[in-house]
Amino acid sequence: MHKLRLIAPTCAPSKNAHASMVELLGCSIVAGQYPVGSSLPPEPALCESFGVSRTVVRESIKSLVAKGLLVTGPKLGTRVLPEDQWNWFDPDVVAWLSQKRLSADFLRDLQELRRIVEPAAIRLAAERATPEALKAIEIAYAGMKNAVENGGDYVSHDLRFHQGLLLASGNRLLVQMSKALGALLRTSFEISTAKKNGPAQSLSMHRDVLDAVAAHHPDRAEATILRLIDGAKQDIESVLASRRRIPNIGRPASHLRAH
Amino acid sequence: MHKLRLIAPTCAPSKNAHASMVELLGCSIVAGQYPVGSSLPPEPALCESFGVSRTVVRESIKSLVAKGLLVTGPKLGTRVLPEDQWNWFDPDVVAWLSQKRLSADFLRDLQELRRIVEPAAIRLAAERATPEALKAIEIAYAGMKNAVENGGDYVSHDLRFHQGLLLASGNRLLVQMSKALGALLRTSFEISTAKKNGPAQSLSMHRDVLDAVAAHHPDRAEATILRLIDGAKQDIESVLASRRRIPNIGRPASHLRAH
DNA sequence: ATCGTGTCAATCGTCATACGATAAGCGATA
DNA sequence: TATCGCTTATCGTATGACGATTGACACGAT
Repeated sequence: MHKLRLIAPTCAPSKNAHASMVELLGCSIVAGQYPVGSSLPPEPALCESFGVSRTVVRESIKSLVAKGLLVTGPKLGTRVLPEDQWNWFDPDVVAWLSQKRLSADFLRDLQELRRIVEPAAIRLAAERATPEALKAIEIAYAGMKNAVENGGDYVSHDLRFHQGLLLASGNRLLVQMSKALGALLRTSFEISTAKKNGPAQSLSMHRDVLDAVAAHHPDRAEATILRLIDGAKQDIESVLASRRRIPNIGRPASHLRAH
Repeated sequence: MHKLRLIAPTCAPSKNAHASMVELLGCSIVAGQYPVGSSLPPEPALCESFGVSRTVVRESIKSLVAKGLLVTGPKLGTRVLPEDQWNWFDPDVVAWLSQKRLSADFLRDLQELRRIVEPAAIRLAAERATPEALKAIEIAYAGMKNAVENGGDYVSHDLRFHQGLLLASGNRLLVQMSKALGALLRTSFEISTAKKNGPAQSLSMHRDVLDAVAAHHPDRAEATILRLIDGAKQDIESVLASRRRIPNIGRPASHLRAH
């Protein structure tokens, strides 16, 4: 009887064998454990090393194929596709990506995308935001404020704040994008708020953004969010500059379970 | 003896049973043939109706689960998830989406996204474009010009032109986005160039865009692409206005499903 | 009559085995 | 040296069986 061990390097196990294996393989591939262009071990080997049946192995691989990480073929094996073929807007892929240390280049790209999309989205939000959408953002803001004053999870509320703004833009594609990139943004926020007093300083700007949107002032909202984003950019760059050689910036709960 | 029929409504069959089934099921789901929240037939039923083994059925379903279209569970069945859970930036999902008639709402969202992303991307491209990237865009332009003068596939070259611009921006996330949305943009282009002389008119603007990027003039490039996009918007709206009754795509499921 | 509780059964999840299909690599041949 | 065909590793598909989960329903208690 097999007793699937499936102890991921840094990934949380899931309920069923399939989900666990997708998670583990996905993490490993994204982390570069299987070099791009190389082949994974043949199916029987994976079966044995994971202690699961071929069914599970194959269905897991199919899931990763669907996300653009792999191709399969007879005699071809199961090969890792080049990174530009991956579905970088797939929530799972993004989550796996976020678990490894993000490269400075990548953070720059993400920052650039934010600076393009968010200001425009804010303008739309300021024009269209419904009371309910504003309410949701207000709640997120309250959470941020509480986290600053009483301690707590600032980043989660921060993320909810920004996703609330995107939601308020009324554009489904923008909403989808913010959902897909959620995990990445979270990581980005974690880095940008790593500076002491970072949250406290950004809190008032968030207030200003929310007020401008609620008052239906697109210009003011846009100008404010730009200040906010550029501030985050500075923070990220300084953090990046300071971590010359320090490994592991990984997920939340950075203490505990290490090694 | 099964002899998989797999004749998709509008979808091209593929080489192997798995790919065919994913394609067919994906199309059907996106087209609303299985209402959101309802269950697909149980696996054995699907096996029989498609004439394939349970292996193929299950692996196909897993692929669609990976794209956010379905959830499965014991006694739960295989249910269609609400649309906002789909991976709208998955190339396959987008392709299936593009095969059915796009709703006016959706085209508006797409147009809005283009108007946000492309001008900003053009600015970056004008600053960073490498000679090779410019070359690729130049080739795409030549294809467009040839299509106008001698007849041919204008839209494909148009698409390549715009994706070339995104590529020249040097931002991997923007590139990914343009790849993911490729099929949608194509459909959009097909609509916006449906007007007579549409291509001929937009051709010169494309020339201007390319020149401005090559000359490293972000402002001029941005202004020109905005004229181009807004022109396309006008075209789309007029086409949309001329087709009065649009059989829905996005929101409510107006028809009951019988099987 | 309403509500909680437990059994039942539909359906997916997983395992095991067998064979067919494909194409990469290599050796034989001209 | 280049081409062709064969071998074989590996995935693709089919089949059958059993375990696991959970929604639904019947039943009894209050």
